[in-house]
Amino acid sequence: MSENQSLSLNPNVSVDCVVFGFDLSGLKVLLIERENPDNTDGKNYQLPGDLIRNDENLDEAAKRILKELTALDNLFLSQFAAFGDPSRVKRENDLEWLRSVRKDPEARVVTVGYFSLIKPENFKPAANSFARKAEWMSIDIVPELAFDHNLILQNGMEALKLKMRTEPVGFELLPEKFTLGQLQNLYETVMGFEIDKRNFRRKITGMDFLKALDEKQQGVAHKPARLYEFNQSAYNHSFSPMFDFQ
Amino acid sequence: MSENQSLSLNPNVSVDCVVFGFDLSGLKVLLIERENPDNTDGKNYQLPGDLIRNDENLDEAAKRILKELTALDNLFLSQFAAFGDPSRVKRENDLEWLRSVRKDPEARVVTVGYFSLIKPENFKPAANSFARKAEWMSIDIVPELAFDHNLILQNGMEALKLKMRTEPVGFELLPEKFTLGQLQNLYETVMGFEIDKRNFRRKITGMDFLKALDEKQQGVAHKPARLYEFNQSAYNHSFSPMFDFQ
DNA sequence: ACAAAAGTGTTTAATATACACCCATGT
DNA sequence: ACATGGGTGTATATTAAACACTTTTGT
Repeated sequence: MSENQSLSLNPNVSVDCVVFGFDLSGLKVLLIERENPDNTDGKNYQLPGDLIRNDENLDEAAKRILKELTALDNLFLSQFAAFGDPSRVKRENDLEWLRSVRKDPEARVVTVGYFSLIKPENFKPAANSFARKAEWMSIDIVPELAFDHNLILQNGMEALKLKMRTEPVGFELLPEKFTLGQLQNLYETVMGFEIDKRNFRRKITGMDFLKALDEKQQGVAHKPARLYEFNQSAYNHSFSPMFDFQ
Repeated sequence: MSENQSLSLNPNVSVDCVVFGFDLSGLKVLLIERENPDNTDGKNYQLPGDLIRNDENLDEAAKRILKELTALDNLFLSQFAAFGDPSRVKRENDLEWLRSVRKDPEARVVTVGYFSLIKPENFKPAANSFARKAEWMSIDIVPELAFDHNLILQNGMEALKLKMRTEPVGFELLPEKFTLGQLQNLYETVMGFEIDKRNFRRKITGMDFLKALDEKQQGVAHKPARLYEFNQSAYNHSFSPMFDFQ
């Protein structure tokens, strides 16, 4: 191997990103619509990902992939697992796709899974034409994906749940200013169970990193809710389940 | 790439194992003593690890590495992170060592970290001459290790703590039959703080997977303690911090 | 007799849970 | 006026925490 290998893609290691978004209609994941080589069946989706470059580390690879896709920097990013089954590629159309984009399409690839959180206000796929065709897909109607991406997504989802129980990362999925209702809604959606409104508010407002603003919602057909901000600096890291409802 | 690649080691992906053990003198990690090519300084340690084979998945690679080292099957094993800094190899003696054992010593390697738990009764390095020189090292006197292995060890340690707070895996570090005192000792050691004896016993015995035996310690210079067994089948998986003391 | 760890309950504090009505806004 | 989500407090149950003495064995 030589110096100029460092400028190339490593044939054996990739990074795949499970990018979560959240809005009124629920939890979303960002999928890439792949051109189906044989065009036999309908749309063909995969997680955004790429081989790593030999001069970047894994986090940098994930950031690069996300930047190319969304043009955003400084997204929340967390590595959750590596996937290395030799038969990760077993469908014929996956293999065909690899042949169309990879220098070494038969190479065995181990992939490292990251999940990322995006504020919906910051990325609307339709408005971004420079990227590959990206699409927000509701988490509960995700179809069969390429390779082992359904497995990666499932693991990413578990990682998100765990993270949200132990660290205040949910804010990364909400607008800069949000209501307690939106925050509760997010937790209920991700965790998959309902939370008592009064208990939720008591617990969450008791945490120092939530900053109440002197501002209210506007233009809603009900009593306007107070807006809050996440105060990163007030948060002191310490593992203990912070959001353990139920 | 061709068919016979599948019989070979993948040059770019390895697995490293943080193998924990526990006895009277505390928490241990299993280190490999590497022959120091330039013999300038003292002993040179690294975590057990190897490039993966192209026909095995990551778990299988970890199992193979552990089997070669300990001759044991069915060890507890948990993947915790991937490490892919391009400058993982930055010391000259690490590079020399790679040149002496690797087909492609300059290749960029991403490694996947696993931690494993061994009952001390099951593995005594001195008694195993077939393996590379392995040594139990007390966790708090681990010297500077090869590559980024100190980082991997540190991350493995955090992963163990997290696991022990949420699942009953501590039993994998204790003899088949153990006392509540040993169990508490283990938790105190790993977690790094003291636990009230009565509260600990109340909580732990309230869990269904702990089976009290009609048997006592023998030959101890104090009141002999009752022995317990871990009853795997009685344990129903459900994440919520099971061992959250302090 | 002494040393060493085992074993055992109660009180208090903190936290979690369950629960229902009025409020402010847009249509 | 009605529909919608916002906002609020209290009582009870559960869980966590603090705390000290007696027991059994080997030396």
